[in-house]
Amino acid sequence: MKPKLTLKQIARELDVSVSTVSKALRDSAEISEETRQKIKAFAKLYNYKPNNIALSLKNRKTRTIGIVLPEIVHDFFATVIGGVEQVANKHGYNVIICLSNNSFDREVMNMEMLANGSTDGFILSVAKETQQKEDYHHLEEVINQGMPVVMFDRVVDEIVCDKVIIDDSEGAKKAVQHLIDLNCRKIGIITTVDYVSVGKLRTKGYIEALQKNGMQVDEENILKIEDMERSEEEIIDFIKKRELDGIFAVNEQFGASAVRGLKEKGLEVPKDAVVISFSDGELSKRFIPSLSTISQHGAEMGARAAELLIERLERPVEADERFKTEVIETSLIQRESTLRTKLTSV
Amino acid sequence: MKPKLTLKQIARELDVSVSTVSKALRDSAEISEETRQKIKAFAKLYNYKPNNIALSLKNRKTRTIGIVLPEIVHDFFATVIGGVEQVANKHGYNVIICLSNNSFDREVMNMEMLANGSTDGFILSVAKETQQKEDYHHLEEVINQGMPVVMFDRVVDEIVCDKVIIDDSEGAKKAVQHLIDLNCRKIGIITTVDYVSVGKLRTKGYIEALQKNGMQVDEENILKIEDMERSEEEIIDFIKKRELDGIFAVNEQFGASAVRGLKEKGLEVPKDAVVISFSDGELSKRFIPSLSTISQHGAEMGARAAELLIERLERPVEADERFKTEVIETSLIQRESTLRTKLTSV
DNA sequence: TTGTACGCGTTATCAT
DNA sequence: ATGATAACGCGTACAA
Repeated sequence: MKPKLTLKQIARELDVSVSTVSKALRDSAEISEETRQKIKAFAKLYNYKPNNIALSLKNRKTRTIGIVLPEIVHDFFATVIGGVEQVANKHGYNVIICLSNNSFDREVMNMEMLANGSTDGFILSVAKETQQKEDYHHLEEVINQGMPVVMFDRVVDEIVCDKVIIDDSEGAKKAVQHLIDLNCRKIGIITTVDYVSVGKLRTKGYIEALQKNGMQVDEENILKIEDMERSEEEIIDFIKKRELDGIFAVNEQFGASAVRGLKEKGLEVPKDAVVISFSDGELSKRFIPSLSTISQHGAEMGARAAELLIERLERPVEADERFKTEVIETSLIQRESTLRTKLTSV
Repeated sequence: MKPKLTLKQIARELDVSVSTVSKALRDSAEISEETRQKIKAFAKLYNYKPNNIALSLKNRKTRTIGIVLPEIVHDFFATVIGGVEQVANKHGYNVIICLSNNSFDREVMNMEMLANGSTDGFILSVAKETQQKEDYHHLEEVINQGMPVVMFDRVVDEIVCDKVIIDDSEGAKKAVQHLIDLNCRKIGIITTVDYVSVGKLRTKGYIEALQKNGMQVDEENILKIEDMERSEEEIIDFIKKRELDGIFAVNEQFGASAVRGLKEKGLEVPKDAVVISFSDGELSKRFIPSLSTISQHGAEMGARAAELLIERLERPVEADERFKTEVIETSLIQRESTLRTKLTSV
């Protein structure tokens, strides 16, 4: 077992000073060609790699990005991570991931932990509980310390920082309009409780789409899920009670359960009723019928968030203090769950 | 914007020496009650937190675990991360995640990056390409440097280190036996190419289960998928060509596609044919019919891997050099895709 | 009871 | 052309 090689060891071995070694390895013109070659050869032979921690301490930069997420068993967040990772690596950054599990306390803990020198900045989507409590002191604190933060998806309007979002309300409108165009008359929505920002926005889009088409908004057709664990039963129950010919679900899990509810009710999808959902993941693609979705382009959001963060990190000074909110275009991906001609229904 | 507080600043502010501050904050008895209180009050007021990087450099420990994964848009790996995260946090460790995207080069790069001071040890599942090339020098190197490594799921037999696996072959047998118990006579398997260790083992279990029951192994009933992207078409094609009454898929995506193939062929699941798969994720649960699975208990694997790693990190000396291979029990979760009485078939 | 000195690994600056 | 020194932030052995 050979512990990692340090400059000091090389210096001792080659009988030169530490600074000579450092300079030689960085190709400083100060060092004679001869010694430089000797040192570089030695370093290469024994596979010397500078210690990141020491560099971080010296440079006061870690070249590490912290991602804080509510959950990870969720294709959307997983693809976001992929996007961040890719951009980060391209720029020589590492990625630290922490999960809040939708708990406020864990979010605070994680951010404090990472803020103490582990990361140069944050990319985060806030926990459900945080949005509920509306307590954002930990975010303010981190920003106050001069660490850039980029929020995505579940963002907090009150916090001033870069943001990457999709137009949730617009995406929802697209989805509902799609259902209306298929001649749906009684459209239900399966969404989350209102304190989840994106849930609220999608509900808003749903309502606006109905109104724009001169349709009644019936509160009874709106199901707000609080607990993911028990969502399936709740959804099936809801579907069975209501007489709906079109369902808009705010995520693919809800969409899948909606289809199940419809089937149990004896309705065929897409013939008797159609279903569309947000977040285009593995489930939507492999499901039978495959689910039409509003894609959030998670990888793209992650990539964009990483770019924004790195840009800010590498900006020479804090010259530009304007913060951007980037809106990623959603797209409607039609699959089997809404695949029918207009005439089929009515 | 107030930059982070350091010991030095507190010392200057309170007109004492840095070490006095350090000791006071660590409740050293050397410091008088009075100054200790004064310093602690000040630190608390301005929310002093020691800098992790400096601590890492000093202690030559980062209290960070590096996870290297082939992919993340995959419930199995996502749940593993969850398990690691939980245990790590409990012990005050951070988690850095790097994705290899199944590329050998990226795996090597990531590990080198993390090994240069960013982590104390690794938890990893090797990339497909790495298993194909059978080039493990990067693993050996890291281990040689004295960094503990715990491999899980896709492990490498040639590398000596702690491992957390499931008995893939045994799990596959369980699955196939389940199909046989349902009176299936022509059982097919949808698996991965052989160089993926777990795929190979599951194929082995499939074959052994058939043989144990005195059934013929027909190579034509074995489909080996190379490219995940094109898997769905390949699977449907395979199913249509063969006359199978039971399908064992090595992951839930393949399982879902198998059901689709059967349906397109005009067969009903589970009435005319049954399907069971490995890896119990969101897809299996929400799918229609919900998929019977062999659960790999990802969270448990992750948790166990983290425990093994932390144990080794915190062991006083390198006294115990024996390495463990922990086998997590798989369990068969029966759902709709195999829900029928023995008599239904034949 | 408090302060000084040193070291973790690196680099930048300033001698020699 | 090379080396010594200081500094990044912290903790600790030792000195006062």
